[in-house]
Amino acid sequence: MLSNEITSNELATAQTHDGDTISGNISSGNSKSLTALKKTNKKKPLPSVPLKRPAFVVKLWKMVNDPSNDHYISWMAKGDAFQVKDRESFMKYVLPKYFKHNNFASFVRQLNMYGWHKIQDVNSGALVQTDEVWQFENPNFLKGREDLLDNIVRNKPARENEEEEVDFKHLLTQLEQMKRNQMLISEDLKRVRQDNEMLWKENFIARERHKIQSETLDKIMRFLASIYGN
Amino acid sequence: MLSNEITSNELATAQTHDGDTISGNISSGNSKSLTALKKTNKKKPLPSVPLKRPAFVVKLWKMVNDPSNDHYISWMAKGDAFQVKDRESFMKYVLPKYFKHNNFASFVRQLNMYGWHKIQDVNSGALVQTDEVWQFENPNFLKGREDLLDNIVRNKPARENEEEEVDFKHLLTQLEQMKRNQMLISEDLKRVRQDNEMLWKENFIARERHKIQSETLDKIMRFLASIYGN
DNA sequence: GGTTCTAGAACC
DNA sequence: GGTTCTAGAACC
Repeated sequence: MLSNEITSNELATAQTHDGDTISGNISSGNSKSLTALKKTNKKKPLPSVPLKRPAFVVKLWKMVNDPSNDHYISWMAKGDAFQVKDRESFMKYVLPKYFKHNNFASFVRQLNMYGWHKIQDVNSGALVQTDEVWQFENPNFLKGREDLLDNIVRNKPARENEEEEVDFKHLLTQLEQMKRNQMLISEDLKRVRQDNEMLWKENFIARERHKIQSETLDKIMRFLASIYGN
Repeated sequence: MLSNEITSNELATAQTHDGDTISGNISSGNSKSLTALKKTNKKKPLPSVPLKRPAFVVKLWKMVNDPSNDHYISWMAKGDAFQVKDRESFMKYVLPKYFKHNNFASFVRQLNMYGWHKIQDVNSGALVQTDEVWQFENPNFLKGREDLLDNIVRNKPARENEEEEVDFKHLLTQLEQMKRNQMLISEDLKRVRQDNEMLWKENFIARERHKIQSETLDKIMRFLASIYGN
């Protein structure tokens, strides 16, 4: 069925989805968000407006500064850290005065939650430390600098996953979109190819027809020339 | 430049990247691995062959069963858990005999690592427990059942992230590949369309040429007929 | 694999 | 937001 009736209408359908749609969906915007998917390491609390001080921070400040607690907990000489001198007594006599528990681990959990870090024991090499050392420091917890307490905030959960989830869904959406696009393009390509093949064949036929016509004309011209001479 | 010399070679180049490549890259295989990316919840240790017992488990077994430790740590009456009676003394006199430390938190960390769970204090309602209770149980740690120790294994890290990372990189690779593919297909489509347009124009010209030739032939035939009559 | 410090998460 | 139990991760 090599129809030689190829209408311009048929050719038009072959251009339904144009190339811009393709390149538009795989533009630079994507690769940027993709590299952003790499996990960020940690949170970095940027204190902005001085809000209400957390209860724990206030209690700890009072605890460390109260002279009556000096036997159990007190500032280090440099004033940049505090020390729990005898954990057992501290747990028994001090903790309950400020908190709803006497659990040292819970106390440490709160310290970590608000940015304190334990200071490594200098006797770190010894196998078993006979003298327990519990020192904690926080860049915003300095002797005599109550003002700095405003900078101490509770650590937010790191939740790198949430952003990742979002980006992940985004990725999936894009993939689906690209999939659909490839389908459409692929169909276009198929249709254009069919048109193309048909056109090529029609062209071949036209050329053949032209050749035959030309030969006929040639014969006629030669015939006429032989009759009328020149 | 409406060249009427369109060779079959030119048409062949328009079919370089064929449709199979497209559908192949977006086949069902991908969507399967995508759904597999949803996070799995937790690990489930399935003890199989009885391997060498972990040092910690053996040490704890000896510790709890040694009558000389009875004052510090011992089985509960039912034999399904053990109790640390006085944490402070336990830390000082028992822990160093078995481990390289006298840190109760480290001891608890190991317990958790090997599947022990703390038994909730019955006085859980009280605000501050004066009597510390530290009881731990493990389904495979029962009085007189040394054989069960073989079932106690160190908890594997949950690492859902590792697989996710792999799949994630895989995904990115695929996306990049699809991107390149779309580029190539898109170029193909463009080229085929140009060929198509050229062919269409050539066809138009051929048709015009044919028409003129036909008219010429018609005239000649009419001329000849007028001369030779019929 | 053990030890230590810190964080996650559930429950309050 | 506090408290508790458990897990992650780095370092040994």
